[in-house]
Amino acid sequence: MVQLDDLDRAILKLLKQDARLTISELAERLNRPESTIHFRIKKLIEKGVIDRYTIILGEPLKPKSVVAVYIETEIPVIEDFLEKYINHITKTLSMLPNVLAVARSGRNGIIALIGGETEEQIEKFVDDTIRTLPSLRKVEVFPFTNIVKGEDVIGFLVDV
Amino acid sequence: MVQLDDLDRAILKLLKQDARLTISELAERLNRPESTIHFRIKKLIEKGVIDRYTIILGEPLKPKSVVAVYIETEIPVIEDFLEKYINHITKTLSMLPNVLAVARSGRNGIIALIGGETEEQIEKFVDDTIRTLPSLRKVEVFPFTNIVKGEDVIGFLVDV
DNA sequence: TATGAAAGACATCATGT
DNA sequence: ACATGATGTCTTTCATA
Repeated sequence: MVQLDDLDRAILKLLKQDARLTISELAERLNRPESTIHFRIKKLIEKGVIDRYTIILGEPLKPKSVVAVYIETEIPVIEDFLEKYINHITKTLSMLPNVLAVARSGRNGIIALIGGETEEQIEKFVDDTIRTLPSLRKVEVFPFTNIVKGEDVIGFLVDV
Repeated sequence: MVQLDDLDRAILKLLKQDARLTISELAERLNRPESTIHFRIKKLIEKGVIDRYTIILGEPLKPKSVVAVYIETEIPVIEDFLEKYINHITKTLSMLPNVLAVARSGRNGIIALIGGETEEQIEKFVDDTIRTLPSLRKVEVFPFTNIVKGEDVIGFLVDV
């Protein structure tokens, strides 16, 4: 187990907001010496608490419209078919640039996050690429009308 | 409209993988002078293509189990009630630390991403906190059995 | 817009309290 | 955990093409 104190948490919170804050800026805001901040961050990285640094892309590259899609396949008699078929679908979806994220859900379900320029374009994508897949039991589409928490997850996920 | 060339895209791709790459490292990998890389990044930030820099948290802080929940309310006679009620639910959910993301979906739907230590703990949370809400027409739970694309979205969303 | 060079700011490390 | 100083590296700026 990893134990974090208030200082660790304060550093993490600030870096989440802006990972380009310099050690001296962090030191000043948190009223601690630079050497301490440097040491803490080093430890946080070593312990894997900080996994990596990244950038969030902004409006110009973000899809204007996003939906979540739940796909459920029929369950075939031979279990091995199911596994291979689900894997095939997830891999195919993963390669498409407007598919932001893909997860398996249970034994015969898939959830995908899909972005596009308009709702219509996404609907077309769902109709052409997903609903045409054979042996589906269910396709549910949940539009993202307004993201209330975690809004910049889209800029995080979008491909360049 | 923002036009990106190959160099811009290459910089963005590298920074997405590791935002701590120095300008000199980027310059070396892309065979361009440091001043050029510096200039491009400055422009990308000005244009809003790069929104901000952040950290992704690692295993120690990530919930081991994640589900998506779709909530749909009844539609009351008075439209204004619906709006206020939905807003109330989304705001309440947003404040909870194990609720990773919340979005409105259509007029009377909400999608939430929920993390926890075990599936059972999440089930309990859903039963206690969500299913007890009045006037719900539907609550659907989609477990994330295995994330295939966008895996580190969890470490991106998790609260510190 | 791209580049090269120079100046200043910064992270990093060792040592000691 | 904190302080200090030495070192090398990086960012930033500016003049120029």
